[in-house]
Amino acid sequence: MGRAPCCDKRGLKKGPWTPEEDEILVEYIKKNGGHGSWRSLPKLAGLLRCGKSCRLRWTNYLRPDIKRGPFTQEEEKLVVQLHGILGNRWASIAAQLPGRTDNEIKNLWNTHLKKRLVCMGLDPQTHEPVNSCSTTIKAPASPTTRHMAQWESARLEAEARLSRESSLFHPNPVGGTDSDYFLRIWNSEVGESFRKFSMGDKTLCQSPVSQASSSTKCGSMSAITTEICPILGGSSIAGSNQNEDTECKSCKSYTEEMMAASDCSSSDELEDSSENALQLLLDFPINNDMSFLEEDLDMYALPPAMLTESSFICHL
DNA sequence: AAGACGCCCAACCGCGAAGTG
DNA sequence: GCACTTCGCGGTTGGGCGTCT
Repeated sequence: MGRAPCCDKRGLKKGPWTPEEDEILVEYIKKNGGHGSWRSLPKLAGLLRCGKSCRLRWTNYLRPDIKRGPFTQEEEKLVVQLHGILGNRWASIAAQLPGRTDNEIKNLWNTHLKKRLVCMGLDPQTHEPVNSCSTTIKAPASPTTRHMAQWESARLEAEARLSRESSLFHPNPVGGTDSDYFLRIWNSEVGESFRKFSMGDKTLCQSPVSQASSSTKCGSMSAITTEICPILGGSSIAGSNQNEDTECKSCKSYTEEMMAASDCSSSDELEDSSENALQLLLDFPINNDMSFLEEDLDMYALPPAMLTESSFICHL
C-alpha cells in the first residue's frame, strides 16, 4: 500500500512559524473548541501549512498547558527513571510529566541525559554499565525482571493514554509539585503492581510463556538498579550549564561511588538484583523528602523495613 | 573583532498504528 | 478482510545562538 502524502505540498509553507500564524492557529482552535481534523484545519483556518505541521506546532508549542522553562532536577530524574523502564517511548514518558512534550523530553534526553549516562559509563539505551570493570554491578536481568519491565511498560502506556484523555477535560495545573508527579505514579497501577511484586506476588512471572516473551526493548530492571543510585538518589547532578570536564568528573565520581557501593553489597543481599531494583524504584528519595509516602505507609501496605533497607542501599 | 565550533531546540520526515467505509 | 485515510510517534536535521580561540 502506498503511503498517502500528508498534504498537497505545493504552495505550502515550511520552516519556523511566525507569530501571525501562531495566532491564527490558536484562534481557530479556541473558536472551534478543538482542532477537529488536522488535515482540514489549515484550509479552514486559512493557514498555508500542512495539517501535520499545525498539529506539531500546537502540541509542542502553542498548547496552553505547556510548561515553559528548564527541566527541574526532579523532572530529569523522572525522565531517566522512566526511560529505564520504557525506553525511547517519549510520548509515554511525557504523559507522566505534566506540561512537558515528548519532543522536549526527547531533546532533553539527546542533549543532556544521554551524555550524562555515557559519561558515567552506562549504556544510554540499556542503562547498563558498558565497561568491563563494572561487572560487579552488572547483574543480568532475570526473565522475571525482564517480564516485569515489559509488563509495566504496557501498563504505563495505557495509563499515559488515559492521562492524555482525561487531561482534555481536567487540564493539569501548571506547576504541580514533584510529590504530585510521584504520587500520581505511585497511586497508579504501576505503583500498585510494584507494591504487589515487592510483597511477594511473583507468580505471574513464572510461566515459560512469560519467559519466552520476556525480551524487551524497554531496558531491564537491572538497568534501573544501576541507574537509580547515582542519578535518582544522588544529592547533586552535574548541572547542564557546567562545562564538560566538570560534568565528567562529577559523573566519574558517581560511577566510582556506585561501584564501591556495589562491591560492599555484592553478597547475598544483592543476589536478586531485580528485587532490590524494585525496592529502589519504590522509595528513592526526592530531595530527601519522602515523608508523604511514609506517612501513608499503611495505606500502601509497604513494610517499613523494605523502605529502610532500600533507602540504605540507595544512599550508599 | 571575527571566524570556528559546539550546543540547543523547533520543525520536518517517514513509518506504523488506528480508524473508517 | 481489504483498501485507504488520518493520526501519532520517534528519529533526524538545520538554523540560531552562545562560547571559545
